[in-house]
Amino acid sequence: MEERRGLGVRMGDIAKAAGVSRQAIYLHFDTRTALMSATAIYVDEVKGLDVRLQTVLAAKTAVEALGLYVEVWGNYVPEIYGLAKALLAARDTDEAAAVAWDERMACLRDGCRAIISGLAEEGKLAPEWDPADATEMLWTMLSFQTWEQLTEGCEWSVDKYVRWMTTLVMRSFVEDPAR
Amino acid sequence: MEERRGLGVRMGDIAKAAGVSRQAIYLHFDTRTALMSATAIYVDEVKGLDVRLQTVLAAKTAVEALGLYVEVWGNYVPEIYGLAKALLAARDTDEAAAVAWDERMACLRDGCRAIISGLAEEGKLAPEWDPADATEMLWTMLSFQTWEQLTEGCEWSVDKYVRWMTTLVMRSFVEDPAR
DNA sequence: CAGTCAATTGACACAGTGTCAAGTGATTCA
DNA sequence: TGAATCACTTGACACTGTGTCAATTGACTG
Repeated sequence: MEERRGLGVRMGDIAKAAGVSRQAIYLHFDTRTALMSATAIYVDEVKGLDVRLQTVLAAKTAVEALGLYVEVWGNYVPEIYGLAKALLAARDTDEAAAVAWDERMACLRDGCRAIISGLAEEGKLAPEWDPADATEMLWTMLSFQTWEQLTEGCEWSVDKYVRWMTTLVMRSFVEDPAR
Repeated sequence: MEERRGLGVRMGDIAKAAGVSRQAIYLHFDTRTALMSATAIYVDEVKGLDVRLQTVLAAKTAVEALGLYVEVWGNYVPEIYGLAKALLAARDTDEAAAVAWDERMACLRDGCRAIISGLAEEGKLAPEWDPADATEMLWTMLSFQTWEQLTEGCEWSVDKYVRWMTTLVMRSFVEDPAR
């Protein structure tokens, strides 16, 4: 998946790479989507995204947490790009893939909610925003699709992504940040 | 395409809807992608996106133009959603679809560039930003994918999208806007 | 009346997913 | 020792959707 950037990976290719027959896969996973979904759960667990994001939320201030959050997420995406891309492609036409995708993205959303709440509590949330709407907007800013558009579409490096995305969210959500 | 939100529309379905045989379509368009690409060009022309966006750029100030731009674009997307979705889905696996998509998005990018330039000239561009990078970031904020994530994923109305997207880009790119 | 042209019909090749049935070889258990 | 079990293999096949091909039709044109 990572080698092929998530596209054009057939069941036969996966079987070959795993050194088993194509049918052997179907003995363990009902469908291609079930395999991807299980793999996504496994990968997130192994890579420990939850832990990484949790760690960030423990920062002294919500503003600091926000900056670290963008950095951690921006650097995490390349590690899962191929699988994420494949799952996202399947999402449109496959209900199970949609569910798997939404579940994967839920922890990101939770982190966004925590940060926005933190900002609000510290009186740092820009006054225009309602916390619920700000959460959804921040979550959208940090979506895989936005990451992809900037890095693939605009050919930005991850560092550049982190730098400008941080600038964007700081200006958007933080009232009078330490500039 | 609009009825089905761009998904699960087969050549046979299109033929039936057009009241011709499936093969008749292939007499006019080489591939499914060629048909979608031609349709996209036709639709943009008929709907006059270019004109709408141009009109907006004539606003008195760049800040005003930015607000109108978000409004025009946000309200335009629902008119082309299905076709855009279909073209986007084909983009991953079809080079011709990728080209068609990129061409469609170019005019949006041009508008973003004009607005950011305008802001810079008026001394209103937030000092953190470089104009080229700000253009790409604004273009990404206004991408179809972001629109979709907010309206489908977060179930925002178009009005809500316009409202909060305006808030976001004003805070992000405009230095000291008339708040 | 012949030629042309757009379209129709129906068959087919191809790719990829998922199913099915029969067979194999190693391990386990009585 | 021999039967049962288990994970896996092999090869065939159904199904869907795209794109191709050949033969045919029917209307308009000169």
